[in-house]
Amino acid sequence: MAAPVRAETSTAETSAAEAPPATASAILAALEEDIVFGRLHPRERLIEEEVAARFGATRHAVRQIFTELERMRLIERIPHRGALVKAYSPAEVQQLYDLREMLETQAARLIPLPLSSAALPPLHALQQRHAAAVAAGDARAVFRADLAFHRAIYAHCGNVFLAETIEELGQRAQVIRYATLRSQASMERARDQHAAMLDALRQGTRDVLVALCAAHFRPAREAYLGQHPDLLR
Amino acid sequence: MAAPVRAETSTAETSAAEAPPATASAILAALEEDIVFGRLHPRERLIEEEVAARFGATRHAVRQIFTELERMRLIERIPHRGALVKAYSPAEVQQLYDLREMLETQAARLIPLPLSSAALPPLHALQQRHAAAVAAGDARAVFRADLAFHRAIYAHCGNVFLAETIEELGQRAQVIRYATLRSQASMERARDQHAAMLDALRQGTRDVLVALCAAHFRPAREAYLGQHPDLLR
DNA sequence: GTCAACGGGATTGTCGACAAAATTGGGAAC
DNA sequence: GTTCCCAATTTTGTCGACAATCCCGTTGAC
Repeated sequence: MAAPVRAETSTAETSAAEAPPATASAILAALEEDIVFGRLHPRERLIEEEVAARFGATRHAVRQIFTELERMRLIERIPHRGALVKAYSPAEVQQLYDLREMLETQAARLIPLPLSSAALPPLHALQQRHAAAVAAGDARAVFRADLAFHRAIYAHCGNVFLAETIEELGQRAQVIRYATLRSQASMERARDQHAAMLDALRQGTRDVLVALCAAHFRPAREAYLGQHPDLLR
Repeated sequence: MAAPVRAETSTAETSAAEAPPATASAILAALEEDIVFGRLHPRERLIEEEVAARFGATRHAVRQIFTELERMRLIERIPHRGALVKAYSPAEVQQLYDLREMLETQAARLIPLPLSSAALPPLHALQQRHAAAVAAGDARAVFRADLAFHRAIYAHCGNVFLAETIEELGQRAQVIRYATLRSQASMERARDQHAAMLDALRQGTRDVLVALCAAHFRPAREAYLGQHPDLLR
């Protein structure tokens, strides 16, 4: 056993059976995806030492990553008791999605339409990236491309705080969304909705855009509420 | 020198000229107030060792407090460069207040009216606490009581995420609000508005409530925008 | 049989010390 | 006089080790 990874600077290969070194951001992304894709279940405990061993990192690094995951509200930390994957009750899911709908439709109303022609190509490129990931059946890439696409859209609403808040709430909803991300059919539906959003942005049909934003994440909410009656308390 | 404070457990007195020990949450509150009341200016740098010496804490504890202040968005941390009190450009102030207005008026619309008679006494008590602090001219107590009052009101909107988001944005706006908190006249104006809000909640006059929520923080925005033209970039 | 006190082991939290990075000030070259 | 570069200093970041806390199974009393 030698030199475990430091924070962000990836060092050379070490050894040890189960210690493939990784950078802090890579570990963060991996854990994020473990949660989003349901490999880590709500309420499941994360043990610092285990995570450190898995990624060949020090416990200190893992600890910092945990505080970041906590900031993202993907996990919850209880003093002296450790970190748990966050779980939402059906009532909370309902409230979270109500708020998201309110904010995203409001943001859609604020975007100047039609979008300037300079703004369209980047959005188009992101949509293509998403579509390609769907075609390849690469759920991880779909997940990342989806985030990037939505961020880019709401960046045009003219209010950085609104855009940030939307993104944060989207992050919190990731725990809920994993059911959606798994099925090829729903990924394709999302892809088609993205294309329709782009059309609406291009043509300046605001009502269509607003309706699309509202409809976009409904399936995820319903899937979660249908699947997890056990989370009622 | 001896035993500097650990995290939350306050230990006995140590010694050293400038090292009065304090708990982590006390240090956090003190720094928060330093920022809110303008004793620390936007862009001003916070040096870990200095803060540690001032409060008789270890640098480790200060470091954790900084990450908490960063989470509250009161400071900004740049890797290997340290922590700065956050500064907002006039455009950002405008956007922040726009969003707060949108969320707070929406929350006001969601509160079931008139409020149940069981819910009123706690709100009344908080309002009294605020009024007492204003009468005593204790800006620190006014600040805390104001936060508690608003949190208690928006807790009734039926959406924990909306309430949380409102509170977080309020926290971010604290850096901006300090001008308001200093003048006795504006504290008294706030106190009267709180009383009016309570009346509206009691009587179920929703339009009045919504208007009050919207009007409540306008002066702070305007004060900031008037006073800090230098923050234009 | 139930319950409370008590340890042993597992896990998280904190410390002092060291390493890495950035800033500053001074001097050499032009 | 100005610019560039380097070294010394300041400041932040990370490590290994230790301490505190919690969990859980065991024991013993009633």
